[in-house]
Amino acid sequence: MNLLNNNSLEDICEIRSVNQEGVQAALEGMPDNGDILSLADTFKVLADPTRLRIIAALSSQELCVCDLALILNITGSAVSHQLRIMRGQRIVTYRKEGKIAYYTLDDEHIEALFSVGLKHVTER
Amino acid sequence: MNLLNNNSLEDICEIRSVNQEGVQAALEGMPDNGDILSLADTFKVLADPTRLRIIAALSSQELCVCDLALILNITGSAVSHQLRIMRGQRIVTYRKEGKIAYYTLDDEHIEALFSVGLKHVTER
DNA sequence: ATTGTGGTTTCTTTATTTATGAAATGACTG
DNA sequence: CAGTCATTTCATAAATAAAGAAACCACAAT
Repeated sequence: MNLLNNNSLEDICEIRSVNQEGVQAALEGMPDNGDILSLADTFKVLADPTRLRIIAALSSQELCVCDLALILNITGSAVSHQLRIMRGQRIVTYRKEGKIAYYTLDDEHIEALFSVGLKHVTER
Repeated sequence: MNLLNNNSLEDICEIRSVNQEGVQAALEGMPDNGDILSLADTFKVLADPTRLRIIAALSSQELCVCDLALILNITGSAVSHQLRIMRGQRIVTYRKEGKIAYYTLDDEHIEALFSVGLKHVTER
């Protein structure tokens, strides 16, 4: 960080506003900062091909770690790494039956994000 | 990379399937690989607080770079950097009026992703 | 109790990524 | 030409992140 260049309000506030009302409205409508950070974390989890393939695989059924590893052609450890990250943002949940863990998508939001996103990239 | 450990199909294929039909279904339903990569890139763009604030600011109105800089309290250059990334994944578009560029969200998918995502992190 | 198996976790390394500032450049206006 | 909004190139410093190895946990069966 550059301690000599004391960049703060003085500098920023010299910027002229083109549309002051718009600026005001945007500032008032801005979501809570914590929510913005959480949302970024959620999207971060979705921003990986392996995890997206996990979501695709789980979008119509529950699957165990072992079968996910088969589908993705990666090790069980790697799958477990990713699932842990996904659990952290409530992308997936699981139920345990004996020693087998069956994973599913956590809620309908996840399917919506996946399908809307896929529509965005495939359309046009 | 470990060249001695020639890890490939031989190893992977020894994994036993718990639910063979489920594996088959998942493999058949798996989206195109290119689409998965694009989708990951799109979510990557959404996975940043600054860019999410830009989306929030633009969610009800168009704004110029200058006013976005004011709202976010960062330099015009930094805003421009982010907008370029966002244009790259068709998150935003702009129209030019004289020397001023007015940005808007590219399509309804973006607002949907933002609002569903926000719902996911704020609910519960 | 011991063995085997599905799953998780810790630790580590390597690589990649990324945000942003500075400064040059463009484009338009008066 | 001078001034302003915006973009871009270049560079750096910092953060992140994916995944293997190996240890470990829980459960089931022998």
